[in-house]
Amino acid sequence: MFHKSCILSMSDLLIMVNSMVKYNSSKIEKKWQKIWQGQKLYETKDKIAGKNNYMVLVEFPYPSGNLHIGHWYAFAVPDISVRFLRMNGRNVLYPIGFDAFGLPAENAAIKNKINPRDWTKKNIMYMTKQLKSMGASFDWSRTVSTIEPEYYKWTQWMFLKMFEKGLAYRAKTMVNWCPKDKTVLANEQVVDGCCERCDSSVIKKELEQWMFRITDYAERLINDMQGLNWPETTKLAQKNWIGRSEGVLIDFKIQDTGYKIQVFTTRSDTLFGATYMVLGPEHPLLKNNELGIMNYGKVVEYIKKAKVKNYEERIAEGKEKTGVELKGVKAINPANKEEISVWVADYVLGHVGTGAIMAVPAHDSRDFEFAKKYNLPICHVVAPIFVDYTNPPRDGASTIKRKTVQCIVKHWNENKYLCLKWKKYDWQTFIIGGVEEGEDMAGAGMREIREETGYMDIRFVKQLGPPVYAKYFAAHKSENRLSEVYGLCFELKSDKKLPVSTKETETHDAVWIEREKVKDFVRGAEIPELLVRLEGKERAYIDGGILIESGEFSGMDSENAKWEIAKFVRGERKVNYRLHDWVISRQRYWGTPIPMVNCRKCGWQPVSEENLPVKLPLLKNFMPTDDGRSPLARAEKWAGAKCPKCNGPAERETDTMDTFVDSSWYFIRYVDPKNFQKFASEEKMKLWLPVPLYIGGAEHNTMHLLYSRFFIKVLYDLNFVDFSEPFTGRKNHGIILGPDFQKMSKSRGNVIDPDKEVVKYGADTVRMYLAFMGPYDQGGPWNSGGINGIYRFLNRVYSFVNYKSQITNYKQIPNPKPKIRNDLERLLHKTIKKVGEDIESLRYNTAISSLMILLNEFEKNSEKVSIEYLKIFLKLLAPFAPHLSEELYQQFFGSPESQIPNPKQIQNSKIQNIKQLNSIHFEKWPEYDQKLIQENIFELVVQINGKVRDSIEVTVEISEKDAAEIVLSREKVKKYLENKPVKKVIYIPGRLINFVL
RNA sequence: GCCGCGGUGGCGGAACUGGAAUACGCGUACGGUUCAGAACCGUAUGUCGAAAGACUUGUGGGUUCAAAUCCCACCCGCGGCACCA
Repeated sequence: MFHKSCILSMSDLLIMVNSMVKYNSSKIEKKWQKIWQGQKLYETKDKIAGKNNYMVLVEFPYPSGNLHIGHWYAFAVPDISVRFLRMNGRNVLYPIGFDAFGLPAENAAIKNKINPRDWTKKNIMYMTKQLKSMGASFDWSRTVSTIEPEYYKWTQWMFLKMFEKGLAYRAKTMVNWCPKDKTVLANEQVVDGCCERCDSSVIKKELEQWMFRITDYAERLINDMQGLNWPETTKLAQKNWIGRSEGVLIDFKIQDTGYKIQVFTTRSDTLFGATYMVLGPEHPLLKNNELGIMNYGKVVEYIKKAKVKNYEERIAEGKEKTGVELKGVKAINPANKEEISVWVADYVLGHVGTGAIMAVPAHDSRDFEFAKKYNLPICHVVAPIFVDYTNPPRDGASTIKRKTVQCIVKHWNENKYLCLKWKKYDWQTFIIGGVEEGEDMAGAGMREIREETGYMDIRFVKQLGPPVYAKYFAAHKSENRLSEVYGLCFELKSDKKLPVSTKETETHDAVWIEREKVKDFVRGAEIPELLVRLEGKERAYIDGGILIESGEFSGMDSENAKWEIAKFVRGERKVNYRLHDWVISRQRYWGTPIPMVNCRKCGWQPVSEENLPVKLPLLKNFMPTDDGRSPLARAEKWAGAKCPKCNGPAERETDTMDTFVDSSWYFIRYVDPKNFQKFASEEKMKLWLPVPLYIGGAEHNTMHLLYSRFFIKVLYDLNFVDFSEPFTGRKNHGIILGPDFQKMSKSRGNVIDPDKEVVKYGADTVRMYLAFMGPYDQGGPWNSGGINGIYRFLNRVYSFVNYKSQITNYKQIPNPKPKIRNDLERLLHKTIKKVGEDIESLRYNTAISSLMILLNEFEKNSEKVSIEYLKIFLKLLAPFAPHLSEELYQQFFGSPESQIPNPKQIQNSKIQNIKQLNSIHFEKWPEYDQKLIQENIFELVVQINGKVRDSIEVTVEISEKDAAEIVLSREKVKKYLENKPVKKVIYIPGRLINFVL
């Protein structure tokens, strides 16, 4: 598109001279960070006339003590969007804070023998310095830290509000207990049965805990996601986490007693196939031998063993199911009134459903496994249904039901099967046929085999299990068919044959197909299932289908049968959730104290509001205790309190809160961090909330994001906030891997230290490289060579702007508007459009690529580059490389009032004297000219038989006829046409013309 | 096992609603510059082939004038959930 200039001019030489000088990133970056801070450039006002407020939220870091490359990815890259939005006229708040309570501080403190508070505060100071080196436009005046009493006062206050509403309650529960950390873990913090932090195997323990009633909000947490601008994957993860399942509660009477066992099932359609029942070891009916279990001793022994089992043991056992039958106990299947056995087995979990199940081995793989092991009856009640996707049922055609047989006929001594090869269609089938009224199936099969192939020496072997259904379109009759198919096995004993009628031989031939090839060559959606049965590989069929052997419900489809059968046995419809209430108690020191007091007389009483915050006392010994009590219990003086109700002696709650409570509302505090009357003023919340864009890691899909949504819904219901969803927009970022494509870790030795990279290349290069690596939601491996490309690019920008400034005295040409609209200007405007659109969709990598293309063309056509072009270019670059673009912008285009001293002269004192900086970061984002972008000439691609053979420049308005005429006159095209007639011409205006020969 | 995401040069990755696959960057090679190296600049760079040309987006099939993109089956990688009744 552009012509290369081949003449080496004086100016080109100058470029070369300049390009040898690398820009001093460190000096420039430090200088501008100081100036921006001195000018309070990023301290965001609550209201600016004519500008809309917009908060870009990132997940506040845990102050581990050192910033890693992941922090840069999480904070420096979104800063691109922040700066872009700001230049687009929004009043953008980009807040930062610290999620500073939590276990690591305690562990580090124990190790280093210092107080967690001191350790944490030191880390916060150090990390603040590191964060500032990013040059991100954080508003440091609004910093929030969860360990400050002014902050956790409100965390405690919210707890009290939830307690008042009955949403915070105390209950005995089986909790996940980490024996090493000596604390309770949320389900979410248990990974593969091990503690998320220390990897020791988690055991179950019964403890009294404070809990939040998050299950009350399950339904709203699912439904309210609909309107959120979130990644679908995140929504799905939450949905699966909440795990809503609709089912039925069904009572099973126990024979000869007044007792009954209630089960929850989502598959009431399989009730006729329930051939036994299982109680979980925790089931209350097992506690005392109320049922009169004859082998109660054995049962108790089993229960004891099951409770001790932890995750590792269960893995070691290969998850093989175990159980004990309750001898002398029989239940009645309410559907068919049959007597069935009752078992106790630990594959049934106490906390799921009712803690007891009806077992349907034919249609549940776990029950199947158990039934096989203990020889329990298996009764099929759902027949599979297969749809032939190559020949699916058609809308509008009538559906005909028929009973058919699939005859699987084995050769007398070879491993091959008799099939029909159809003449009209290109396929083979087994011998299939309809079963006539009153005819027996084996007989029907034999008749079909004889009629269609002539073979007569046939032995019927067996029927392959219950029927299956096949749905397909029968083309020859123009009807949809629903066939009830019985797989029948036959064996031919000899090749004795009768003649076959011509009617049959006209349509098909008999052929033999080897066993291995049957799967690939025999047609029919139900064939794979029949072959599995032929092999004798039995398994549970867990999908829906058509009911069989289910009394009056036989023939019904699973979905309808579910509710019909439920009605029949008077089952109660119920919704069940996987989600459980949120246990927030932690037996640790370094957390927000739970503001409750236990009075011997009045029980648990809330601390009154005016006594908040309940401050975390300084403690010398914060080692965890072995008895499960919090280290805070050692602070006897602190723990002793007066009952808020009767003033009598009482004890404080010594547990602290899960840190997910702290982080459930931190973003609200950003809007009003110094408010001592409220957690935030209503006015300010109205100005900033809910958060329109929250950028963070996918690891928070199910924990932090869900908890925070729950919290905000509670606050909304209590009328404390006027929004019911905290984050209307959410984007996930990927993970930066080491150069070896592995997760970065000290033990692997593949950790990239951002501080070192900044020293080497500068913050601009590091943040821009991170943005350039790939799509932001994808992350990817750090490539030590790749960062050089960005470094070179920024150096070329520096050199190019310097070079242009040396040959042109820009300041004397006031705003020269270029008159010639050339290709370069067109590219410039296209780039403005692309960079803007790409930033908006977080596709920073392609935005940077288009900036590179623009610079390449600038260099090739440097004489056409005007001052306006350069200014625009710097503005486009500004979000990505904020320091360099500010430096160049001020140096060459800054107004006299905002002139910044030369970098060489800059000193702290001088920075203070700068009156007002017209920062590039508050300039208006360039606009593009839509008309200019629209090309009037394009490359028409010429295809012959779909292959590209030529291309011609033509005007946009060209008609198909004109285009074809021009194209057909080209020699190149003629050559490929070879005088053959053109069958068809496909013309896509603005793109291509395709000649089909 | 279930759910989700992905698989494109030597590498990171581009490619709109199906319409020129491999943009941009890295790397490599050669050339320039240099006493020399680094840095920098230029040219080339999917594979096979001397060339014409043919082939090429995990594999196999399908739909279409046209498929990285849509459909089906399978393989591999990553992430989440996991005896959830």
